[in-house]
Order: sequence, then structure tokens, then C-alpha cells
Amino acid sequence: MTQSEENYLKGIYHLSHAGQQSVATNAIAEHMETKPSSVTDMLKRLAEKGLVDYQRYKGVSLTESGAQSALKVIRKHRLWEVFLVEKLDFSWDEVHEVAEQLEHIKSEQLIDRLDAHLDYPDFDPHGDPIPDKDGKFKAREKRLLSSLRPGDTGVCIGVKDSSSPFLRFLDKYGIALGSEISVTAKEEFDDSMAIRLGGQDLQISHQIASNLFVKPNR
Amino acid sequence: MTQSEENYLKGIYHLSHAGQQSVATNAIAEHMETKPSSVTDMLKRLAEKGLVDYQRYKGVSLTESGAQSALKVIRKHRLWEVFLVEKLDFSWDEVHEVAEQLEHIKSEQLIDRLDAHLDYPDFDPHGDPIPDKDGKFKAREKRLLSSLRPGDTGVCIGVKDSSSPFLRFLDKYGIALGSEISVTAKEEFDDSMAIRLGGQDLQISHQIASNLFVKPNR
DNA sequence: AAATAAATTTAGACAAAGCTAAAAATATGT
DNA sequence: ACATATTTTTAGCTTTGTCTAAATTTATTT
Ligand SMILES: [Mn+2]
Ligand SMILES: [Mn+2]
Ligand SMILES: [Mn+2]
Ligand SMILES: [Mn+2]
Repeated sequence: MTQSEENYLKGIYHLSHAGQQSVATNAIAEHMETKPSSVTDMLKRLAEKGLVDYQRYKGVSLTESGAQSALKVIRKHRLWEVFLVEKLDFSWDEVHEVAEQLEHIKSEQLIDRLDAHLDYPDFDPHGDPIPDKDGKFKAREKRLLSSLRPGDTGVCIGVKDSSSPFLRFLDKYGIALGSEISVTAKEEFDDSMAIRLGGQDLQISHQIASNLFVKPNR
Repeated sequence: MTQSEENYLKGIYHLSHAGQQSVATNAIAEHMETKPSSVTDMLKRLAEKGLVDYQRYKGVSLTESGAQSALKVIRKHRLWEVFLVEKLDFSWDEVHEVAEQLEHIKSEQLIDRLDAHLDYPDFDPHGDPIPDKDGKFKAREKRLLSSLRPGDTGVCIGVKDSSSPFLRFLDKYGIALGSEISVTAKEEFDDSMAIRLGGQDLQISHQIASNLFVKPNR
């Protein structure tokens, strides 16, 4: 399995919402920042290897084997992200690029020992679940902060957008995984909301609130 | 710089004894387990990029820039080996293959922080020196155990052969980096020697003694 | 100094992974 | 239903890195 193949499988996995739906060629091309014709070529190779079900013009979906491979890559990516943050003091907005490379290192022993070294984490620094050796992971109840209503409270458990600018914005305002958030008001007009966290009151736009996952209390 | 280019530079560096001598095409091919024609192709590409001095039929040598690049890869390889042994409890015969992959990860930040995390080690698990960011490393007085004479003593500080079978042999007989070794006798006939280490007496062949580096005591 | 052997390079293929431009299939609007 | 737009595929070309087989250069014998 080449790095490129692994990247395609991972991309298809995410675009298909964990292997549920089938995915369009153009969607893959956009996600991978490549051209649709290149995607078509790769889909043929992946189909040849039994990793995807592909009929031309009909979109593509992962086979069981393809999904398992994708999950292995995702497991590695997220474990490395934990390592970078926990052991090497990277901040959560600096880890993704490096993990994109590390996820392709081939060694069962390495990833098992890394997992143990990190004390078998369940979630990565962005709150995403880490699949175990068999590709299984814990699902958590999570809702977008934007779906809460005044009076509701919750704990921040993940981000939907994990781009550096967004993560740095959160750092700046002291919003981190584990933060207790209570919604004090919501503006009908632009869906912005007033929230209270750690003693301070903040006014956040809908764009922010709709990229933060919370575990609602109750 | 591609992975393959990095591997060639590293190979040439080692074959040229740290950039001293020039290296033959066939020697590179054998070392890299590839064909001489493939080597010729690559040498042209490396010469094009100013990483080697190459004239056809005349062998090849690293430029200053090529040597620096090789040293960066070697630095990464050896730091990762230390990490695997110190932090993930790999044994010294298990690290090489994985380090061969990890050495190609591109991130200054990663390798600097790894270096700090490991407390700036000077030597890798096989006793080889780790170049610093500028490619400089500490040279140590080291001699082959086979060059010592009865009555001489020394500390084991490295291995010449770092293959798994040899390293496991050393483990089996309790020979490790840091071991105090004294030569009690030497057989003229086959150059085997009797040594004493950690209370026990051992008889070792010339093949063993000529693959162990020691720092002689006076 | 030839003849022979060894080392090295060239020529021509191939696979992976990408691209552009053109063709074909599918979807949409009237 | 038909024209148009969108999506997807095909065809053909490029680069990297490999290979085999043949040609060439250099080294070693006789
Ligand atoms: Mn990531
Ligand atoms: Mn993540
Ligand atoms: Mn090594
Ligand atoms: Mn080593």
C-alpha cells in the first residue's frame, strides 16, 4: 500500500461519513487538492486491489477491507498527534501536518508501543476518537455549541474545524477541550451567542459556535 | 529532496567514509541493493542538483551541500533510534528498520523537539555519534576489541556490525555499551580471545572481537 | 600491445502518480 | 423532450525511480 493510496482511502472514509455513503469523484478531487482525472485513475487502482467498490460514473465506496485500512491510517494519525502534543509540547494547531507524514510509517510494533507509551488514549488533541487495533472506537454524544439554547450548559469536547486559525482563536479566548461552557443569551438576528466560561463572558459568532462540539449537561 | 535521494546521499556518505573518498557506482548499487544502471541515473539527478560531484566513469563524491544533507538524515535516523530504545522500549536490534522510515519525516520543529525530549543525546543505541543541527559531532577514541592485547582493558562503546544476529548474540552474553572488558588471553592461531566482563570469563572469536569498538583504558 | 575482463553508461521499457485537453455520460432547465 | 450544463472518464504526456540488455569505457592479463 503506497502513501498515496492510504491518503485516498482516508479521504474517501471521511467524505463518506465513516464509510456510509458513496462519494463522487469531484468531491474526492477537491478534498485531496488534485484533479478529477487523477482521482479516476486512482479509483481504478484501488478497485483492482479490492479496497473500493467502483463503477464508472457511479461514485465509489469503501469495501470492508478498504475501511479497515483507512481506520488504521486514522489511528496512526491521531496517536501521533497525541504524542506530539503530550510528549513533545506541540500545540494542537501545529500537529496536523507532521501527523500527515507520520501516519504512513509502517510498523505494527511501533504503533502498538506508541499507544502503550501514551497510555491508550481514546481521543486525539482535537477531540476525535482514536480507533483501536480492530478499528473500533468509542462514540460520544456530541452536539454543536450552536444548537444549545440560553440556559443550557455543556463541556467542550471537540472541534469541527481543526484549522490553525480557528484553533489559535480558541486558544486566544481560553476555550479548550474540557472547558465548561454555559450559554447565557442568543441573538436571533445573526445566531451569535453570549457564553460564560471560566468566569469570563464572551460574545461568539455563529461561525465559532457551529464549529465547536460540546457534551451537553443533562 | 525525495526519500530516494536522501537514501543515496546517506549511502554515499557512509561508503566514502564521511565524505573523504570518492565512491564507485557498483559499490553504491550493492549497498543500496539496486542495479548499477539505476545508480547512474540517480547520480545524474544528484549532480544536477549540486549534491554530488560526478563525472562519468570516474566515481562520485559528495559536495559540501550533499554532505550536509546526508548528515541531516543521519542525525534524524540516530535520534529516532534513541527514541525507540529509550522511550518505547525497543531493543537495539529492532530499531534500524523503523528508523529507516522515520528518518525521512520532514519537520525541523519535530526533530529539534525530539532532540530536546531525549535530552540531547550524543550517541545512538549502537554507539554511533549523533550530528548536531550543524552536522558536527563528537569523535571518540575508539579501537576494535581485536586490537587489544592480553592485560589491556577497555569499555565497550560501539558496534561495527549492527545486524540483529550480532546484537542478539551480544545480548545473550551480557555484552552491552558501557561494559568493562579486560582481555585475559589471545590465541595466536585463530585470533580468538579470552575476555572477562562483569565477573564472567568468555571466549570470543575474532569475528566477534573485530566488530566491537572499545575505548581502551590508558 | 592486444585480448579479455570488469565496470559503467546508454537505450528503451515499465509502473506510479500526476497533469491537460477532449470526449462521453449524466443531470438539469425550459 | 431536448438543449445545456455539469460531472466523469479517456487519451496522451510528464517525472521519478526502477529494470534488462546492449554498448562503451577502463582495467587487467597475457
Ligand atoms: Mn489531523
Ligand atoms: Mn486530529
Ligand atoms: Mn540504524
Ligand atoms: Mn544506529
